[in-house]
Amino acid sequence: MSETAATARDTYRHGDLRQALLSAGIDMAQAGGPDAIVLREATRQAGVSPNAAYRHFADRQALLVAVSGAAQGFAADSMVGGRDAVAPSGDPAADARQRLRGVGTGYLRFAREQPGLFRAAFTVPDNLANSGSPTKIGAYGLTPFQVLGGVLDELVDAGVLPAERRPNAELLAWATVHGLGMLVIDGPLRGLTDPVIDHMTERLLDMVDRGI
Amino acid sequence: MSETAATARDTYRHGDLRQALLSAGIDMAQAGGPDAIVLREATRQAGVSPNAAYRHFADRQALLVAVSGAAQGFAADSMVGGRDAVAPSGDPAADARQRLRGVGTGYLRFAREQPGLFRAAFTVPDNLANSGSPTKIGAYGLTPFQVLGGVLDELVDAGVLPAERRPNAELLAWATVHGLGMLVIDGPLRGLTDPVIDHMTERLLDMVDRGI
DNA sequence: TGTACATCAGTGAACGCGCGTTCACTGATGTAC
DNA sequence: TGTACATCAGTGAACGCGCGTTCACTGATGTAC
Repeated sequence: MSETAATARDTYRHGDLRQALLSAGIDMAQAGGPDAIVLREATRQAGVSPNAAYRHFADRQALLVAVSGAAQGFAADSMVGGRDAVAPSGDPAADARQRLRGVGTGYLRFAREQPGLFRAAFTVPDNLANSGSPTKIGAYGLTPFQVLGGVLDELVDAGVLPAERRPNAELLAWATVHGLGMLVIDGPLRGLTDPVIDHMTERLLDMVDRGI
Repeated sequence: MSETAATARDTYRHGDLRQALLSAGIDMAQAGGPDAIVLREATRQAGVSPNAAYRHFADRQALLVAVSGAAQGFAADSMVGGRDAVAPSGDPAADARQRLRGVGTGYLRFAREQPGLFRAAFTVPDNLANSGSPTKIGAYGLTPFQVLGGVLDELVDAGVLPAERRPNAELLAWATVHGLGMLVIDGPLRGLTDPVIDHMTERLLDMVDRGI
């Protein structure tokens, strides 16, 4: 996921230190969540003195925000992947419902496969980072919120979701899958086996399908 | 919520140091979540030398587990409070549905009013504390899981919830409210205003009511 | 095309901090006789 | 009822640790003339 050279440079200038620090931060978050992001360790991995980081990030928090944004991009990619995995059936209503399920499946797959990045993406440590998403955009150019919003629009277009229920419906679907993800990777449901989690995921998506 | 004397003792023995450390831990979690629990600070608040804590807790993690258990008890109390706030209508089915809503409302009230304790209760830091709940019992003698299970049983008894859907239905309802709570206190939904959160809470509970 | 120079990415050293935890100990308590 | 003694809750001092951040600096780069 990153390709930072931990070896010493031969040039005085690094070349792309900002990117190297970000990659190191992503690696650390991947391994241990946002709390595991350590500024000094990032500079170490980049083969640079500790204070060099301050040329590119105002402080540790700034690096954390950047990592969080990148992680949100990865989450969005996983959601798109889940969405696009459903084969079109020809029935627009059924397809829209399946695509919403796919988005939820992708979200939860990301949570379970990359718990560290998931936490870095969606539990921002302090009140910063509320801003309107500069870099939380994945390979498809969309934020997680936008991916989810897209399939909800499809549900309305297909006549499945009444238009008056559409506003802020993102939050309902999001909360549901987010809660299962958090309980399973970080909370009291951590001990559940994979098959059980798979099964509960399906039931959870059933509930959203019926209730949204 | 605690009544630890920060003043110096006049006796050699403390009297109830374990309880004092626990209270201090709860205070710290209340103020800053589980990461804010600092063993040395707990001993300071209890007016005791730093290593005295090790007479009562094996290490910092052990204190954290104890605080988490207490916090789960508070959560259970809030859920019971929400459940019992609904006035009986005489219609068992309607009452059961309202009582499930009440439990969800109480859960989310706790999350919003005591975010630090909420996080201490439900995001246990490491794989410990999976054990079968020694002290996560509130004033009513129930765990959060038991409170939720109780109202779900009522739904089955009242004929609202089909019996075949009852097993593990706790997880569906729990995930839903837990997700909103986390997104709102710790995540990207932190900026939402109280009225908006109130409104989304109602819609979320509508969704569960329809879909569970 | 060649040189002077401003820019600014990186260096080296140091700071203050507070934590969790371990060691060998002391002294109040309560129980056995 | 009075005394000897084991128990164990607390003390005092110290450890190693690694962090984020600041300071005054150096030296490669690229641009203006």
